[in-house]
Amino acid sequence: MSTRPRRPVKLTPSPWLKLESQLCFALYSTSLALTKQYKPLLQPLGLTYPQYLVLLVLWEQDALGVNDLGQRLFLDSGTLTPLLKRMETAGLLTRTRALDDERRVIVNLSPAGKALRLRALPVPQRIAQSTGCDTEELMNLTRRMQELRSHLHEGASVSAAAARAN
Amino acid sequence: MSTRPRRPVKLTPSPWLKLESQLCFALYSTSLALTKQYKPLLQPLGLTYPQYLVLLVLWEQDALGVNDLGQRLFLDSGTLTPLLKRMETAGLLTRTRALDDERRVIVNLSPAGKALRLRALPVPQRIAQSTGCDTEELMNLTRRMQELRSHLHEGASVSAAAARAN
DNA sequence: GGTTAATCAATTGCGCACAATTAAATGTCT
DNA sequence: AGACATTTAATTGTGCGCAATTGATTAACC
Repeated sequence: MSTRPRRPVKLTPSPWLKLESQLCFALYSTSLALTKQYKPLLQPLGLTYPQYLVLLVLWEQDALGVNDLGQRLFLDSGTLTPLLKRMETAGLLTRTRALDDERRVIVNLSPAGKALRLRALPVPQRIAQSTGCDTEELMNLTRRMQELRSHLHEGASVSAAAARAN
Repeated sequence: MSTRPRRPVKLTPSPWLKLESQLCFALYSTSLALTKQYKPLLQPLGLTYPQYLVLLVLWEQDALGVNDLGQRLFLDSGTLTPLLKRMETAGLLTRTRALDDERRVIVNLSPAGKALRLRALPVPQRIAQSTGCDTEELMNLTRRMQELRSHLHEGASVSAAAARAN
């Protein structure tokens, strides 16, 4: 039962390399498409989607450090620092060094940043509507994504710990 | 049955604004986490994830125009042109004007680009492994994402057509 | 045939993401 | 107290993603 040496195949048929069948591409392209749905809703508020995410966090809990924000959003200071500076310039928040620990920078919502919450209230429902999914499916998909994300971060931190141990 | 004027609520409790419960954030952060998983696998090949996607398409069908690539990847020329130039510089492909229609630019794999396919073969299975999902769940999630993506693009094209009709 | 419209890639400008590095402040040892 | 490690935000540089525009080519129309 050996493979036939003549009439050699030019291409190893690998269904794994098919773009269509890949979860990661589906996730990647769907995430981009979903972010685009936010644009017409956030543009009138002068927000980008990542900036909107920062506000979602701060509306839940104000006066967080850059690191606290980063842990909730899975972003680092390289992304957040310039983003927060733009939002500070826009008058949505303030960035002040913590008195007790001058390494930390505390982000506080300005009155304008707090006021924006009201205008952002209808956004989530309009997005949910544009997905065409019912509430149950939305919750279901969200939970699966969170589980997958946890699993990926878990694996990443394991290999990071392994690298740290030389 | 009027709302009570005294003891006013400071914050309208809106569960919709909770970051944790939002599908879009789950999708966004999980997509970023998943792309990060590719990095150690693609770095030895000298590829970024979007560049890898371009190769996935060209390995299936070579000699595509920029637009054809864009339709399959849901990206436009503003993203693809500089990306393809980098890949051309890296010697993975060539970009030549079509003879019969000089507006079109045809992308062809170079021998090096074709050869890279072999080294990329183990990538999808290693990624699938790092998700911790079994094959059935992977296919299930992929299909759901594709449906959601279709629905979003559909809605977008409808509103674009409405805008075009003034 | 000549004008107008449509198509296509490229360009410009902006805002993320992120790896890698830097610099300052704080903690932790002895 | 002083040397060293850790924590924290900022900085630098690269590569997307995308809206908007440009310029060139082709198609469509009368």
